[in-house]
Amino acid sequence: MMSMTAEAVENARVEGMSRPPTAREKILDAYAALLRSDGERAATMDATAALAGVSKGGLLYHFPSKDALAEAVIERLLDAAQQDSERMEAAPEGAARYYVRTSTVEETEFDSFYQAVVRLAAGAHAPAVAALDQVHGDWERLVREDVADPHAAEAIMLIGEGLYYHSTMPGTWSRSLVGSDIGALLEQVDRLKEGH
Amino acid sequence: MMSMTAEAVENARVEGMSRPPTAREKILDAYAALLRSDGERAATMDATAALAGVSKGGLLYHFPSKDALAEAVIERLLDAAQQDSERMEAAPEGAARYYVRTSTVEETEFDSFYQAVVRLAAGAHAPAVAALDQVHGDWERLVREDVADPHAAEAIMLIGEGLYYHSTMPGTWSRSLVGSDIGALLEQVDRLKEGH
DNA sequence: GTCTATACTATGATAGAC
DNA sequence: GTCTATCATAGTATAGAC
Repeated sequence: MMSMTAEAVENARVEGMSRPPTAREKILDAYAALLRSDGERAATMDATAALAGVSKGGLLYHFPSKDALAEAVIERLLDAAQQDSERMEAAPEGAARYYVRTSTVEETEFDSFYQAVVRLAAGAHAPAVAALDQVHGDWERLVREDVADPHAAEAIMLIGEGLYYHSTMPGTWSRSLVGSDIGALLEQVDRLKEGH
Repeated sequence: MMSMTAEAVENARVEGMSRPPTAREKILDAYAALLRSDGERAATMDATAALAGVSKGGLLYHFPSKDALAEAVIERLLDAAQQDSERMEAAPEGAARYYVRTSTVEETEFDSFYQAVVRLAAGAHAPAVAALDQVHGDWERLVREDVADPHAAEAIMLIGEGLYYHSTMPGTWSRSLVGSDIGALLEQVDRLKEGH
């Protein structure tokens, strides 16, 4: 049986067809998971290889340097972000509500890689910072289109950022807020948006 | 001339008397500055000693391990946070406004050490996580006392978190929001607080 | 495509001179 | 109280076997 070309694999991924994860994907997921749970310091190539279940050499075949790992994580985020922006723009509830509602942690691929890139950006990794700038710029643009008052739009943006900040932070404090009633929070968003 | 006891030095600091910074303080400030600007990975003992202008051995006299450095940063944060909570509770404008207004980056010692501890917490440093939990718990308590509607209080808390998230993140995106009109944002806070 | 073995460098920490 | 060695370990990366 012929193996799939890299392009065919990528298409399969985009189209959501399930298949056994490749070693490359296992490595990338492991690296992102370590960044999220333990930070940049703990996300070493050694730990990544161990978590992915491959040897260091195996990892280095797919990602010849640590920076290559970071670039791949960023690329995955930007792919997922584009799809998210499209959903946000088309959301019947409006971009503002969509944005805040989806800013609580869900165990989506998007959240997983967003949080990983936030950790990279916290280490002043320039491409990670640039990627976050781009993602946030898209969000801000869509929320501003949805909310007439720019100051209300800013407040709503900040509520979403606050939720994400919680989601990327360990500790019990973050749980209490994130676990709280999202419906009630969306009502606050409506209040700001309606600007009465 | 007799040198001051450690206690006398601490009293002088609390009372705000100016004096030449001790080597210990220079080291602590340097470590916090590195955490803020470049993250946990870059905040090595080597880099800290170089930035503080002392040798590695000199640093290790004051802080015998890296964890001792982290503990000292956390202690400084908790000291500053207690003073901040007292000001917040006594603020004529109310805790909610005070909280949001002071969540934008000012170059205060409090902000400096808050951001440093956020970076430590992002690396899953347990005492750092616990310290942030405590600080945020105080803030939340005071804002809830100030804002009748608990859901409005939550939205206001999140706005403040969002501002801090911006402040601790490098990149141009963060500048545009943080630099925006704080007065207009406080009006949004009033709208939420009044709950009409 | 994945592995082992190995080299090089950075990091955290110790010992002891001044 | 601050310095200069010095060391053990961990992290990044290379070379080459399978």
